[in-house]
Amino acid sequence: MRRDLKAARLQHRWSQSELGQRIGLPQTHISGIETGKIVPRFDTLLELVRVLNYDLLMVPRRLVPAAQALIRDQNPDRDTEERPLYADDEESEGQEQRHDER
Amino acid sequence: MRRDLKAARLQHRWSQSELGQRIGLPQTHISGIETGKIVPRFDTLLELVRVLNYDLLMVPRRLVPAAQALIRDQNPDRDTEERPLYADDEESEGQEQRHDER
DNA sequence: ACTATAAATATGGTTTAGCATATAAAATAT
DNA sequence: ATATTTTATATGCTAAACCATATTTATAGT
Repeated sequence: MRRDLKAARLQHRWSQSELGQRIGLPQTHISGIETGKIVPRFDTLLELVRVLNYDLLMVPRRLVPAAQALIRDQNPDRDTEERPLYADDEESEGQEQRHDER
Repeated sequence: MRRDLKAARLQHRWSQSELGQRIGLPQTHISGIETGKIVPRFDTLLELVRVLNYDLLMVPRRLVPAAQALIRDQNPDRDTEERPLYADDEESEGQEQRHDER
């Protein structure tokens, strides 16, 4: 799950600080969560997930594969994933508002 | 979410103690969670959800309705929900193994 | 009514999430 | 190379999750 969180954050091209600011968490905390050194409370994780345009669903184990399949092929599968932050593109990312302030 | 948790527990016809024992939580804690007086850690909630034969999925907000629909109509919608514990039926409930021990 | 079980509340103690700040290490940009 | 940004680590503090136990209140069965 930390994996997905980080992936989602990178999709948005947000730094840990940027993500943290949006829900009032210090960068150090985001780091702790992503590296697995901290297990967040459920409400904290929910906030994180939601600001990243995701949500948490409680789904019957039986239906998990179907649900995952739905997600897989209904999703554009943004290539973003592992590009370095601030790579050399200027094309809008759709969901994206801005890149960063510095 | 507490709602769903409790509903799932009732589907299994488990008391709070019973549910608690299966993952090593005291009854008092389950109660606190169900009444919203306690926000569980994420790992705790995951254990709860999983022992109840559910799982947590991180799904893109866009696809939440579709996922919910999938769950709704792929699911037998066990009538159980709000019957009092130990109601007068002896018909097997499929998922069910036993009632309780004391 | 009474009995038994389930659920909620209370007290006290331990662990850890979460906050703030500082700093070090790693990655990126110029 | 070197400056900048991002990420990870460390320390001290507070709030709350979590544990154990006891008790009360509510619900269900007889």
